[in-house]
Amino acid sequence: MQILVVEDDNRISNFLVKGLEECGYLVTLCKNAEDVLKQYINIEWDLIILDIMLADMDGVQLLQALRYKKVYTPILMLSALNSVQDKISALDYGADDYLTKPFHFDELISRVRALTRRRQYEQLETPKAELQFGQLQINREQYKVTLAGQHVELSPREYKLLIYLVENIGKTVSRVQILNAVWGITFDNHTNVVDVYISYLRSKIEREDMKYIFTVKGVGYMFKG
Amino acid sequence: MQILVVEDDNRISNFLVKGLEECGYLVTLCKNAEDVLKQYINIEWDLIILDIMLADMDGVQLLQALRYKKVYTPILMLSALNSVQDKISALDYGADDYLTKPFHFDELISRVRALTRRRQYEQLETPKAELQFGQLQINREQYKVTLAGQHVELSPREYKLLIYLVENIGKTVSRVQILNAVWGITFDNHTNVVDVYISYLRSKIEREDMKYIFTVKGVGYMFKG
DNA sequence: CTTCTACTACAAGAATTTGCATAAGCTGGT
DNA sequence: ACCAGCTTATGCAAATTCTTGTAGTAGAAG
Repeated sequence: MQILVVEDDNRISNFLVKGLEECGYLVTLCKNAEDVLKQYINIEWDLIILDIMLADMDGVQLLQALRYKKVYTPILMLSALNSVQDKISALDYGADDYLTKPFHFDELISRVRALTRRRQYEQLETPKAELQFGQLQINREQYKVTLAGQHVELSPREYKLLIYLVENIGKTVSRVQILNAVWGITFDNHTNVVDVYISYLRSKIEREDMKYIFTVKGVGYMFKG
Repeated sequence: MQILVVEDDNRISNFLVKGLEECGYLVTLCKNAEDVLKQYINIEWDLIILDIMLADMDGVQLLQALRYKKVYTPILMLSALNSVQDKISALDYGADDYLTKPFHFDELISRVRALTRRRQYEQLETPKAELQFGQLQINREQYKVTLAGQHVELSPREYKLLIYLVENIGKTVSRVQILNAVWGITFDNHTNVVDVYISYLRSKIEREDMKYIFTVKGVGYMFKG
């Protein structure tokens, strides 16, 4: 797990690097914004920790620059001030989390874990176009689903629902979450479309002895591989 | 984990309450600012979700009033507008985070998690999804409870009650507190549902030589690990 | 130790809700 | 207008929730 720390204050950077290394992370330190954009931008980091106050460039500017260059690595911003404006612009320009100095190291670690956990997840899911769960095969490149070798014809909505469930494999997702993720933003909860589509999906991808979608009563549904 | 939602638009509040409950939070809904200051201010919430537009009082005013009264509960503001000015005043007056409607439910959940995570830190609670007490195992991600390896089938209400007891492990909780937290009932309406559900729970998760729920006569119940 | 009282446990059944399948209505593209 | 896909509506079985009523129990008072 590789972390890039961008920080020009030696006291803080020492503290960060030492602490993170003790927790088992591989840490690289960079002391100015320019080098980040020149050298470090091409390396695949698992997380970038960015101080909002740098000598040569505003941290938020750097953040903006990174996002502009399509760097989607999780970014955790550090700030000495508890400035409201900073917080807003940091999160607005695509920071994933925000921490105000001084902070407890435990809190930093917990946020680092949270951010890298998500990353692990995405890395696990994204590069694999071909997913397999027992007899069920999903090709995300070709939008093709097969069950025991047989092609399964899914409508766009059914497919989207299946993908959402698979992306959250092992986790219970609520109807409201599904409604949001698969149907888009809506405040309408007097609908049973989710139930109906779960039913459609089950009838298409499940057999008597092959179940993938499990009902969690009172909550929602869960996909198991 | 108890959340107070202050929202007067029924569609949105339904959606919020349902969604949050499905995600395992104990949610209480309040439809106007006055009641918050009168009744709900004395209850210890883990998070308050506050709409910036309320019929009887501006959300920011309510926020100010709460902070003035030394309520330091994390507050997440919701707004229909994407106004920067609103954002700034909300955060200036002590909101901990800000979300613009319409939003993805997943985003709300992630912010709720972030805000309650910090709280957990202060309380030094374990942010673990997998809890274990002797032979009893609770997986909060999968809503799954096992006793000595055996899966225990709990109804939603039973599960919620168990979670509430576990969250207050070692502390005696009164029937009124339980009623309030698990049933969302803020008044005593002479019901013995709590007793009944305690009984249900005991029959499902306890054995002759494995007790978890202890009766504190005249007061309530206590969970011991 | 016995009695009394307030409290607690739990069984049984009524009322309600939920999940699911099916059917029927709707919509946008061709 | 047709069709596929999407959404809403409806009915039903099963699960869940909640009330009622009774038996049981702990602990104080005598």
